[in-house]
Amino acid sequence: MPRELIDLLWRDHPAAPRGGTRGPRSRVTTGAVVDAACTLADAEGLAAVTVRRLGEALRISTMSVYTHVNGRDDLLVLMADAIYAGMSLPAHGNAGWRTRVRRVAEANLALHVEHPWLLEVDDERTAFGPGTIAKYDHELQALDQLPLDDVARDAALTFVLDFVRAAARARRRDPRADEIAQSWARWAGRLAKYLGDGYPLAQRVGGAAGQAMNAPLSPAHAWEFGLARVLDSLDLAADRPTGRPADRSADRARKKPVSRL
Amino acid sequence: MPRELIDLLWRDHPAAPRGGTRGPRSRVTTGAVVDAACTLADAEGLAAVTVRRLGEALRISTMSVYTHVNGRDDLLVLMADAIYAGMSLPAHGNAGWRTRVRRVAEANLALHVEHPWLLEVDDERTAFGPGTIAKYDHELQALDQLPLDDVARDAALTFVLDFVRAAARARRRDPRADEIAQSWARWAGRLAKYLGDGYPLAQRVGGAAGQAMNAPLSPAHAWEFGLARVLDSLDLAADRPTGRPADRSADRARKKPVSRL
DNA sequence: CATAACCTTGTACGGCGTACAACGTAGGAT
DNA sequence: ATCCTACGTTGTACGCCGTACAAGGTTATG
Repeated sequence: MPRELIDLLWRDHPAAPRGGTRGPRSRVTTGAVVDAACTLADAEGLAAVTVRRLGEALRISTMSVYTHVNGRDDLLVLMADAIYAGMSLPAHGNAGWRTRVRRVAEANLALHVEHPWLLEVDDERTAFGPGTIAKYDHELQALDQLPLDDVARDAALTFVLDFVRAAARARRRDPRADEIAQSWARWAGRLAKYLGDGYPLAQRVGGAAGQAMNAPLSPAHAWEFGLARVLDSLDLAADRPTGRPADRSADRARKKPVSRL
Repeated sequence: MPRELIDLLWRDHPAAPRGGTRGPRSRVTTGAVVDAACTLADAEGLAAVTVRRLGEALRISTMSVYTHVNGRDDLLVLMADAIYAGMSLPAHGNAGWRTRVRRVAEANLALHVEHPWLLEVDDERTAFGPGTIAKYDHELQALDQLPLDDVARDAALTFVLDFVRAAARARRRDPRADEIAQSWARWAGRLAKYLGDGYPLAQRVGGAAGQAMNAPLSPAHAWEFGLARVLDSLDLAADRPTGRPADRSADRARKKPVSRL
């Protein structure tokens, strides 16, 4: 399989190199391989996406998978781009930027809830895929009305999407949750002994029983809190066209975000 | 090795169960195992931390590692907590909250730059470790002066630290960078063909040659932009003492009953 | 019809985490 | 002083993983 990742990503584009017509047709398309991998990942997590299991799901020998994909790393990139390509990118219409950004954030959260394994795919080359680029273009448009230069606009979008990723990570249900809960039942007493009177602030603010401390007490609340912070802060950034922090404290009360939603 | 993770995490605490005195002393301490693992991870990445290589580094048989650690999963938790425990947590003194939060953010960024593998350790049980709890307590204090209730304070800290994690992830140098650069040299022309006149916004704002598109054009700029946004937005949150967005009251009543530690 | 290009497949290699059992070693009980 | 028992150490082995490689089958092209 000599086709390069860039060509695999753009395999549906008219200019993409079609394979020669010689030899038998492959019994499965590259797209089908990627789709099957995504289905597998949705159902059982990314760890279940092994070349062997993928071949099994496709009724194909293990090594035949390599006819369509150069290796597992490339497969993950194709999977991620396929998911992005599948997003609906509704026109922003005449909605204000606040609404636009909120919708972008909510769409991305939904995406990560539906495909939690996306959080584990961390390959820069995903950025070259058609789905990823279309998504990027669409989401940049959400910031059209903000007076940000290109670099700041990119930074702003990164800021929003990184927040969403973190929120999605906090929200996702750990498949080992039951097991951890059992451990916690055994550990609670001992941890209390260890802590004693120390770290009172952490103990007061920190975890409810059975819940990890650094997991937000309520993911839903953390989402609302964080999203409100993100939107408010972009409001302020709009006051400073370069996107750079101004000397604050002076003009703090001067301006507050007014355009709610 | 029947000692549970919670006891391993707190192994230096006076109340921690000491192993019986029978039998030969182990030739290596648990702390040494964890330290060696961290050194290995710093030098060659988390993937290099295998039980076999760890034993080799400690001049111990592979299986002897399991004398000190129940498995690789537990080891990662111990590693992360050890790094957190090693952070210096300087008193906040009489610095304002903005300075405090900035220092917290910078300290965490430095931590992730020094130990990039921390980003790959994602185990809720880390939260039960002494280093993690001490860090949590210290960082909560940075928000002392802000009029946030406990839940909002936790959300605010999560908000800050999640931003830092994302920035650190963007900043870290991909070990395959050279390889990707080579690919890019081969791909640039083809990608231009595929893109054509499409996605003009993405093409203008997006990547400079050889750079992944969703990587911030300048990590340094993204850091300053984001940190300024975070600080500004906390300023606004302080104006609304509950830390809750003013206008969306719908689904907020659902707050979990918490039994504090 | 021969050839070259292509797909498919089985085998095999070197890695991984770790279960298990055999063995050695030292303190506590007698 | 001796036995017992708890514990540390170790080698082997199992079932996974990704994938290199080569042999064989299948098809359009010369």
